[in-house]
Amino acid sequence: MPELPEVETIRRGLEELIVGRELQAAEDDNPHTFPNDKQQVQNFLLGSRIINVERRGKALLINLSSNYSLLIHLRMTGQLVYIGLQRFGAGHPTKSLINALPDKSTRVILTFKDSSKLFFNDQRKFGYMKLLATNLVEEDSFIKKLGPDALSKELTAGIFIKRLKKRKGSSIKATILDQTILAGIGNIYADEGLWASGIHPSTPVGHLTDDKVVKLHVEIVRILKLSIKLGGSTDRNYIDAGGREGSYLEFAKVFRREGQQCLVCDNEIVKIRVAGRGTHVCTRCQTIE
DNA sequence: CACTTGACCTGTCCGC
DNA sequence: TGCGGACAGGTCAAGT
Repeated sequence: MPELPEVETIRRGLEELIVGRELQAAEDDNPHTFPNDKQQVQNFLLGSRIINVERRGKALLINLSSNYSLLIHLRMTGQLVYIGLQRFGAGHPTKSLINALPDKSTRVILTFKDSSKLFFNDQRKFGYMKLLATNLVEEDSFIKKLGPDALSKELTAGIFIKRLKKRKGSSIKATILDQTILAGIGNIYADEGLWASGIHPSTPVGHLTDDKVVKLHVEIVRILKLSIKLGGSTDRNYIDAGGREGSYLEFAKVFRREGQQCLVCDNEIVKIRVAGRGTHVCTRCQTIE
């Protein structure tokens, strides 16, 4: 469930908390979660320092002084939580969280030389963390297929229209969820963006006017930026690198609001299925063209 | 080729 | 209270 705003919030937290620290130990419980062998970990992870933390769509890249990088995808239930020493104050994990980790969802523990730790927790084990040479990151099978990041400057309205039109027969919701078209949108922000643009999620892309598509682009960018300001959305188990929840869902217009009234027209928000996902829609404000 | 569906997992919630 | 089943949704492989 971590989508662009949640992953960006984690990235900013890690940038603040782990840059410059030296890795001393790594333990993992599952070869799917962390496929690298002991020799690679010894040679390229341990003893290296954190240079910076980047984001590509919903994926994170932790770049290391060894010229290797950790590519991390949290998929649905992944968390990255940093726990340092005496960090019990505002903006840091609560004492109860510190005492709770590791727990049974903990897949990888990275320990720094100062004995602070980064926990990679993932209840459903869909996520992964892998070590690869920094100069080969762009060749990675996931990274190389990604479309432009939803918040990148290069994704102009014109390019947004052009890229969406590659999928003119499929629904607009399936299309904006496709990470090869643009990177970063997931189920929450797809529903929110489509409501804000007055577009029914089932509308075939080919039926939308260019004006509607431009409106959608503007709304997606606005909503993603707003959510980053609010620390993202905590639907079930998302927390950031400091253990904090995000508050975007308090301001959501349709997501998880089925059975409640539309904030514009008072019509009841309904939950339907589009592109295989639970989809929240106001059928009065959002029409199929 | 364009597009859709099911598998991967585990925890939670709902109805009986 | 316990239990089976539906559901949650990011990505990829397999299917239509």
